[in-house]
Amino acid sequence: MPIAMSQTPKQPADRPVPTSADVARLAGVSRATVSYVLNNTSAVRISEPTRIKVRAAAEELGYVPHAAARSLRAGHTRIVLLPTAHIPVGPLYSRFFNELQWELRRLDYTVVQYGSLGLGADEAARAWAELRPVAVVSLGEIELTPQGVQLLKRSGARAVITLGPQRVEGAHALVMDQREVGGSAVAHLRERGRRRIGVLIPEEPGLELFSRPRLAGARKAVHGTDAVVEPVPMAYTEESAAQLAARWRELGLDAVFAYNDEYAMLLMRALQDADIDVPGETAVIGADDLLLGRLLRPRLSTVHVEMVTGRHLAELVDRVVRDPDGAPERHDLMGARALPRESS
Amino acid sequence: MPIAMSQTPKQPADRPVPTSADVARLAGVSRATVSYVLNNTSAVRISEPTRIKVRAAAEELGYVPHAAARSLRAGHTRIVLLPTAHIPVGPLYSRFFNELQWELRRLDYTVVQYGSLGLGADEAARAWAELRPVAVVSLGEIELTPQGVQLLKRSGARAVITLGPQRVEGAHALVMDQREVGGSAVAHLRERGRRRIGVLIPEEPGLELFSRPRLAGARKAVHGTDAVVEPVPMAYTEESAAQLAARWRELGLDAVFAYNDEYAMLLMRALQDADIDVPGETAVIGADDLLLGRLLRPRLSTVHVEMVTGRHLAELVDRVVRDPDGAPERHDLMGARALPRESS
DNA sequence: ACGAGCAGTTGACACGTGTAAGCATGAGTC
DNA sequence: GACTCATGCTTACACGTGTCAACTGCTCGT
Repeated sequence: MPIAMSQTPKQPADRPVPTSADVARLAGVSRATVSYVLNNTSAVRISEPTRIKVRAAAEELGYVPHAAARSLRAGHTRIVLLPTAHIPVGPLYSRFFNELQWELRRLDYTVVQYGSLGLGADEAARAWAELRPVAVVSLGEIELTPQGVQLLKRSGARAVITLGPQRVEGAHALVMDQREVGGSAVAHLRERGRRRIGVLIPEEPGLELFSRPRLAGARKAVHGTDAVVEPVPMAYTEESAAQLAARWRELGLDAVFAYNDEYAMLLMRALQDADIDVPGETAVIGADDLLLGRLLRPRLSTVHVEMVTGRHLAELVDRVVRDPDGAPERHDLMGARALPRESS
Repeated sequence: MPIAMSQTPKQPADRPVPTSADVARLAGVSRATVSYVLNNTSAVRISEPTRIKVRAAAEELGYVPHAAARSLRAGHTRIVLLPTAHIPVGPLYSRFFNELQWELRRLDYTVVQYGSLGLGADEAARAWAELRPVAVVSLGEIELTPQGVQLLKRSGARAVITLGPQRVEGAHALVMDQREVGGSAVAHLRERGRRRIGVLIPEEPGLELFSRPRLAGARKAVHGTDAVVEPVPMAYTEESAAQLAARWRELGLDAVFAYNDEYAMLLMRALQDADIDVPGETAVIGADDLLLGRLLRPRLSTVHVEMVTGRHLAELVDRVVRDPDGAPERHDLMGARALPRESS
């Protein structure tokens, strides 16, 4: 036996991918017939024997339609553009986006993630428009302008949906009001009798998108009362937490809303290591209701964030795509409620 | 003053998106010239005044090229297909994929995430091939067959890269050998004198992709010794952890490799709540080296997983796309080393 | 004065697909 | 036998782009 040649089982690998014309030739019919058969076009009647011939030919050649040609001809796509967040967004959002993609896929859309890497808002909108997406769902990291929305719509987008806190002219807005998170947390702390309340601001870049409105909500919650809110920067490292804990007493705070559960856990441990009693001396509350928060002692209080499900949003996208001129429903994406445990 | 009409600042929104022909008409030149100018084609010389006219016309109309038409004509795309993981993959991988996308974007690729929702391997390959991607990077959730790889290559993919533990004929394989993780963990526990070692298996569906090879590695590490390995199923909930802890002593284990840090934290807390001393009675080790693992007491031992960076992988993709027939470099994506802290 | 050469521009084709409109065939009806 | 009429299929065009080859003026060298 000579050395086995198992690399190229059937086809010379450099052979170009077959087109519907090749299928037609092999089946002995016209290209149109091939198209009708493979798309099950109901308006045209094709006999069963022909259908079988065509399908067999397609199978034999390993025919795969060309998506670009198809959507060029069709004049539209099933692409849903999902501008990528390049920020280290928490597990809650990761899961949300995963589910969203999944559900869109179920509805037969093609999900395209498109980072926009330091582009301006209008440049980004332009880059997006090149793909002629039928829908754009923007987290709000890029703040679309009304012109951008209009450009997208003119280029075929039937749904442009922003998830951010701000409303953009022409786009469906799904208000994701981070302020409520800060508001609920601080309102809870106030009820517990706390007066000097710190609000942890992550130093990691990109998170301002969330931390700023959360701080704003916190401020609003003490407005007109005798309580005060103090922003406190901290990075997501043990060192940073330890440094903050070391000078904690100078700050004179009796409570802190720690952005989210991960930062809260980190800070709480650092405070304990610096002999600051939680919640006796300082109350701590996080956000996102992570399972891990219940493992520390005292159990971490948190703000439970009720997010719209990915399926829900996917269905909204689909609805708007089908009927772009329907009543512009306004949705509040988030509900937030404090979930007191033991650390506050 | 009548009521202000601010909705449609300039254009009747239903006007179709302009094509290069429209730009040509407005600039008073031919369509070819427009293409040459906007693409900066260096082989053809166009006078400066004409360039300016064309650019002005394009700007005025808000011209955006049609990506599908462009790639149809070009015969290839810059699409990198990233089959979506629909499994609840940990923060380590989330970050990795984020970075990968980001870096691919920098290299001017269009990243398309394409879930393949319960399709078979060959069906999935077919669906992917429709997009004519220039590269496919597959996590290995869908196990590509050699036929699938060949189909993708014939349809224009210059790089097909699998990240899974298995090697696929025809594809570049980047071996992500999860077995090392289990191996390192168990080897460490054995050094510490542990003999009856549990290996936690998450009950969450989809994670077998990781847990199975980790278990295999653990088994290999005790092979030929007097130590034994015992799989232990658990779900990521407090109840499941508590139930497991309640019958822990029946299992007669003196150590456990808990899949990853999150499961490890959950289990360790449950064991402590059931008055089982860690590490005295049972040693616990996780994996992924999460920051949060250092917050519990005792501090959680872990396996630090050294992953290739997203940038690194992106550059590999680019290299293979440029030179598909280059030496088929073999990469080991992961290094794993035990990081003993206090729980083992 | 006349061909050669060059800069600047254009006409025409190809990429792969979907579909409207038209053509051939044969069966049925008057 | 001429007419509808349904059936089954094909011919022909359009979608928007990139690019080759050809064409037009113009300048230059002799």
